[in-house]
Amino acid sequence: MSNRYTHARVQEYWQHIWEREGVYELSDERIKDGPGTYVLGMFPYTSGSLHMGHIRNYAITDAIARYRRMNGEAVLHPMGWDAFGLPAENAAYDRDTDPESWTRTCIEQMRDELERMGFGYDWSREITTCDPDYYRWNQWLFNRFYEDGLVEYTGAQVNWCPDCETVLADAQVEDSGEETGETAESHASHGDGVCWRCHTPVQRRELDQWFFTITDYADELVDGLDDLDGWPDSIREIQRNWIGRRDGAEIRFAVEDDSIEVFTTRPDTVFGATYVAVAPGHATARQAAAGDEAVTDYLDRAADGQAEGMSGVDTGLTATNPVTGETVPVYVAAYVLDDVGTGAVMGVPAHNERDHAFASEQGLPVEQVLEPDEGQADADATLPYTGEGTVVVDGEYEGLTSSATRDRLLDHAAIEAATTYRLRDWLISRQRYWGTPIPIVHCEDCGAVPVPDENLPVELPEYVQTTGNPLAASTDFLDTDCPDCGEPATRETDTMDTFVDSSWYFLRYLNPDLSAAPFDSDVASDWLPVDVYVGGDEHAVLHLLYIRFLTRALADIGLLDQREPVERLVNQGTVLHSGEKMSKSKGNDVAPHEYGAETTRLFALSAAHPGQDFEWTATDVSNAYEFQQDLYRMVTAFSEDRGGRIESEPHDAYLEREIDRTIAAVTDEYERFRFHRAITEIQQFARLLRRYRNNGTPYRFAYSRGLRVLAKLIAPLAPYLAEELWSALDGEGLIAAADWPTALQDVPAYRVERELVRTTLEDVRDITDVVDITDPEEIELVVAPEWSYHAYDTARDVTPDGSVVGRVMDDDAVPDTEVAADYAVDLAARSGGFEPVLSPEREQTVLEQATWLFEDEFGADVTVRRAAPDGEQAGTARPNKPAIHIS
RNA sequence: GCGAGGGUAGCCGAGCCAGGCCAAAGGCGGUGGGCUUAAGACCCGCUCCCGUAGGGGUCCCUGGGUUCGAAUCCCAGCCCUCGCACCA
Repeated sequence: MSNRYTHARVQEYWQHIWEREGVYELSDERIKDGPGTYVLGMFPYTSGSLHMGHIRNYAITDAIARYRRMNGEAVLHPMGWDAFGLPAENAAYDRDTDPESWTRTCIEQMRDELERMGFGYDWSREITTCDPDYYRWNQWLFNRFYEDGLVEYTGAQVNWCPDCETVLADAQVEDSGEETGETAESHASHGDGVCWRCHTPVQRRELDQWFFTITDYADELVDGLDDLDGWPDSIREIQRNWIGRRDGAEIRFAVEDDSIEVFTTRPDTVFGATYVAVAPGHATARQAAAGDEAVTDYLDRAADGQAEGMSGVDTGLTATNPVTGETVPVYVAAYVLDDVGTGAVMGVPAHNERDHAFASEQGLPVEQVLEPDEGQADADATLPYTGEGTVVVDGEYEGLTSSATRDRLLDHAAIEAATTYRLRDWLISRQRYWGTPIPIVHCEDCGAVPVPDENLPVELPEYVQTTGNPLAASTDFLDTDCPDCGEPATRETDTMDTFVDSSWYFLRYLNPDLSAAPFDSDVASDWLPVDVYVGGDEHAVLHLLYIRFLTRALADIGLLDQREPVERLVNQGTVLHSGEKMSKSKGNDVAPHEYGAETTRLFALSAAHPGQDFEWTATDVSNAYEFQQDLYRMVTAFSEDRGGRIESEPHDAYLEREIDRTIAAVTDEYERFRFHRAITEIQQFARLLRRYRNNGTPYRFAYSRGLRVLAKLIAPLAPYLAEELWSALDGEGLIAAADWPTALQDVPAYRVERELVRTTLEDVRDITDVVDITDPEEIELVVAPEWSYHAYDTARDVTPDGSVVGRVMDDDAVPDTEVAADYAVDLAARSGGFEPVLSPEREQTVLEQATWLFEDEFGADVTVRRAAPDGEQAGTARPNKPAIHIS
């Protein structure tokens, strides 16, 4: 048992030391001194236990933070708790406790688990969103936004989850996932979404609600995506789609004494409008319904979700096309949606698929007004033609291209450039207890009045079990005086969406105890953007859009200089088990500690690069476990024995070069966050060290350096193990605070050297195999003659159309022999494929240093020598490819 | 339908941005051998085809193209994954 490494046996010790030394902490002074490296993982919700997704996420951030720290950077790597939210209320209800106690218990558990995993956080900066000291700043920011016109209070049709008993933001409504399939009629009810949390079908309700006007930033949010090079394309694309900006025009059609505004991205097709259609919820539809039974019926059917496909009803109204002056009928049609554009369209059956379908269904005329551009589709293919073209109607626009027409039409009095967005304002009201109270007082005379800053925080009342909202049940909370007129008034009982809490938490970490402001603007402007943020892509349009919005909003009220919160975003992939996403609800989850905490994190990092999904397999986990044991055994064996040569031998140089090469390779992989590649390199290196060790008495300097490098390279990935190795090797201080290793020699040249050894070994294997030499006695490696290197260099320098053979043979250093001539012909045939080669001296040295590998593998004596100058004995020797004689 | 990202040997996956060092890393699985009383662990090979001296053939979804040279660059197509979608 003694030479087995068990992290559980040492974790407490190292945790204690780390804490005592404060290795993961940054002082406030250091923070104030200016930007270091800010590494952030997703804000954990306080569910009470870590799942594999957390482990993976935090293993990645921890590796990055540790690596950067070892490179001498001041790394801010904080942790805190997204502590408000509905599940705590449900848990409290089920367990007959209150959300706060429940949440605090969960936090204790989770902090403990995180520490056990060996994650190095600056716990001095821990924040908890359900602390009044935190959420008061939500309220304070609400007030600032209120002053700045970013807060709206309006009655709205909102998403209501009957199970959660609260409203949901649009982004929190998911597709039901029920395939509508071939029965294309089911779109009728539009909005058959489900709650993102409990998957209960969402209902619609009309409520007075609080909003942040994120749509004010729609343009900037979508434009900013172009410059977010550090973000994955997929996330940028998702945000682009979600914001859904469409440029077009609004066109006013006169209807009786009134008018209908239609939005279109193709105003150039206005000449072909043969009808106007409005959504069932459009004002014109309601007016038309008065006294018209057919329209009333249709609206009823639409309300029940029964109006399907291309159904519609003629209102009897006519609309005048402002450009052509023609009058066209006005329809109510279910395919026109209330919340898209203006809720009304001009029907151009000749140039729009849906309009064409509707016109066919309703027997409306189709008028072609655009001639397809040359080369576009077959000229008179069947309509609708939806591409660009040339206007073919008589009049001032005739002959203009689509885009010229669009420009010209903007001069028309009834047409205005317009842009629509899919993005809606952020509904932040929640009818729940466990959140930040919205700091508003409702006064009969003064209306909704913000609570003055000096009266913040508005604290949550004590929790009571009730079927409704506990805030509304507490008269102590509810009853207050109007801040404006002093008359009795009542408090707002809605709390804020918890995404408000997590929209600026990364700023609070910089000064978690600041009592005068949510964060220090100067410090925050210095430290932002966050250098690396790691999180799952499930928050692409929630959290990750909100932080971009909030950051801009904060900049605009003068609290921040930065407008983007995150420089580089890494989306970690999913951990699969039996082909499915690992999750408790599927029953295929593996608890993080089941296989040992450090093994689990090491496995998670070794299995794939951060962005990639990977499968949890027992074999791969056990490989990660064995890998730890290997390293531990190697180091303890060395530290117990401490022997070794003092004098170096030629083959030690081989090891020293490999140490340098490994450092370079692993460093490169760390820079790219490719931890699985780093581990592969480290494993190969460890194997080489073992082999070297087994080959004879190691040179103490090189071997111990190799082991120390090994410990350092693994330190960001397996911190407990690394500390154990480091102390066994008598390393100075803590490895967590040690310097990243550097190569002693120039590394780039190694690649060629390494290839030389590798291919030569392969060649020997090949020969013994093909010729069936089972037990070679002697292997002779003959480095090519000097002249062949000259010839090689000469050939490489010849311009593409020059005569290679001539130039090579003209070289004085190249002898006038048949062998040389053949080689020149060879070189000529290469035309360009000249990989770098070593000098003959270097080649010989490298091979000599590697002879132990040949001896070890083939059990033969090995000699290395240079070919005689005339080259006659060189045989097949070429630069980078020694002749091989086996006997 | 629109948009994004992909298709690499039995499997998982590097490589592709910056073409030549690519028959193509590493792991898994399979297989031969070493160590061992044995198992496990560990170590060294092999794992597209042919080959009695390091060679030859075919290969990175398919088909074209650029280039002295393509897994890598360009074009077209097929397939997969994801996002959006009666979106005007």
